Amino acid sequence: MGAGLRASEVTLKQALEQALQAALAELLKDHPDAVAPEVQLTRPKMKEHGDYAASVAMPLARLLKKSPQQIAASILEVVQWPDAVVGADIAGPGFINIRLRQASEAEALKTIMLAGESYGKQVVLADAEKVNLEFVSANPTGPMHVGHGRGAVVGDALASVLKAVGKKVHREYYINDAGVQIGVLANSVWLRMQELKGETVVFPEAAYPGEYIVRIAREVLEKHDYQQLLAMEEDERSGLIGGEAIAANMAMIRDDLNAIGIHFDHYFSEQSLHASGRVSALIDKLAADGVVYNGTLPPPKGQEVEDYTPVEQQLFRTTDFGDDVDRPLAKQDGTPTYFAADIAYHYDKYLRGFDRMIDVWGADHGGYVSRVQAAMKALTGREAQPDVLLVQMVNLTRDGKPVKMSKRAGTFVTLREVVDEVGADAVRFNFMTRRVESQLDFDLEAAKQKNDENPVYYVQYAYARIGAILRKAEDEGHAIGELDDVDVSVLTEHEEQRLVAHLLAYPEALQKAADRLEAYRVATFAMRLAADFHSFYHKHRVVTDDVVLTRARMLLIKAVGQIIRNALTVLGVSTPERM
RNA sequence: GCGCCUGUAGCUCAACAGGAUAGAGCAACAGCCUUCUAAGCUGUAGGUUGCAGGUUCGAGCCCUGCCAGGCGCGCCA
Repeated sequence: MGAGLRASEVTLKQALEQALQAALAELLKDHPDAVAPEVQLTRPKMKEHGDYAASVAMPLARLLKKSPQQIAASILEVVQWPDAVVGADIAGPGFINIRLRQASEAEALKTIMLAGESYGKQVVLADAEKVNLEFVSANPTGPMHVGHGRGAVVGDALASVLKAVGKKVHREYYINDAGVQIGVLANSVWLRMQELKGETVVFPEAAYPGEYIVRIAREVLEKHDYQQLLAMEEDERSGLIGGEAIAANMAMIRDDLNAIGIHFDHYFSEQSLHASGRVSALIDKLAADGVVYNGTLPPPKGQEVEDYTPVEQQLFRTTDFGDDVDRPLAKQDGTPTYFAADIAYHYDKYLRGFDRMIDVWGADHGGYVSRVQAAMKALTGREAQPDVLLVQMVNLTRDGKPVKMSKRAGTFVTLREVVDEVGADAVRFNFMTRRVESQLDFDLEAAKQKNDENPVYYVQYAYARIGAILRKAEDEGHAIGELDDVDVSVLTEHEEQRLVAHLLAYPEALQKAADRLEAYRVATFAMRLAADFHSFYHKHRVVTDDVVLTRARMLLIKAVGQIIRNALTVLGVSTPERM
């Protein structure tokens, strides 16, 4: 702040905060050891408490050995307010309530319109922080389910939020195309192929049962000669079919992601890590660093493991870096564990020059966080990296009754089914209205209905309604015209000032969402703004005989529409002009 | 047993880094369309913020201990 900004870029709120900060410095000059608390103005909930409120006097009470009211009074004696302030008084336990000249903030509507879709956003500078945001990363063994969808939507919106505040964001999908699951996948397809060829086959419990497996089997049969496959060594055949199945599943996953408007910068293959030797190289590096040893882990606590046999393994001393127990890098058969590949993957991100990593995982991977962070600390020295967002479960219901889902049993509802039925906007917005820490109830029947159960329509309706009003106004010959000529001082109604205040809070809301990795804040912001607009709409008319007022209100609602659009765009939700 | 997450109105969730009288939607009840989109608005009712302590000017938020639910806890991913 400060030096580089032109005067016009300092918001009124910032000017007020600076005035108070200066007053505090003046007040505290006799206390060289005292640190002045940072002034952060808030919007009081009740209008009797003014337009802005500051609580700075309270925390100083102890230090100055005076009552907060006395301190607030001292602040008010020395503070030099900007012109827009018409009064300030002390209330409650020591709040300073600031009252502004009516409509004094409305000039900012012009700033909003000039900035347009970039209002609230920051420019991405050349030296901006480079963020790698990994999300979805659903196994390529079948379609994505609804839980994946939540992670997908949250990750994608967070990426947009971070980009909006000036980060360089890289969206990445980690394909777990290695490991025993791929063998199971290949075998499942192979069994279906044999079945399609008229063989009688027995499907083991471990095989994937879904209909998509049959489809893949059919495709593989079209591309490859059955007799040749039959003649192959099992490993070779499994590798070939597995490759085909992964490709088919990833094509399906990409298509499904596309259906909710999610696009990745990079799909990163786990197999490529193994093939290029990066996993074994990483293990060598760890060994050279002296954090690997051969040892035996204690049996797991709290769950019955009947056939537990202690086995000596190659272990990573993650306990030196904050983990609970040391973690195996190699399985009994000598192949690397998933963990080994995963830290090779995260280390690869580091080597690619990312300043920060953020992973969006399902809550069932919660126990995995400490070991990956420990590994990254050992490898890079960075603390608490990656940042991990654990997205809690989606409880899927149909007419209020839980839908039991199992990939094994083939009874899961795919994300695609839900998107096709409900629509991408409704899915995205619904998944964004809650904090990731909360479990999410999602009812298929309720979500299918286009009624007020879907908050997305509430916000979109406000936008469409604004469009209708502006069209009507223009039909009747009104126009906003030159911004400089619009007299916004007539916007003195309570609902109008509320809307202005709300719009001005958008950049901060966006910044806070980014700082706290909480994209849902943008959704709740949009809902509250829409609510304020609907209230305004029912109390006041935009198109009136008063030309000056009509112009000002047109500008007001156009700015509201702009911010609703900006917010929904960040969330990946559309803004239809008519509904 | 241990770790992480959660517990707020009948239901689903908010509460802006500890601030003033805890707010919305749904469900219930009562109103509002000859006037810019009723997918909307206004009002009524609904609360010991799981329980018990603690920290301080002030706690839904921080600390401790319980209670309840979810997720996880060797060589699956």
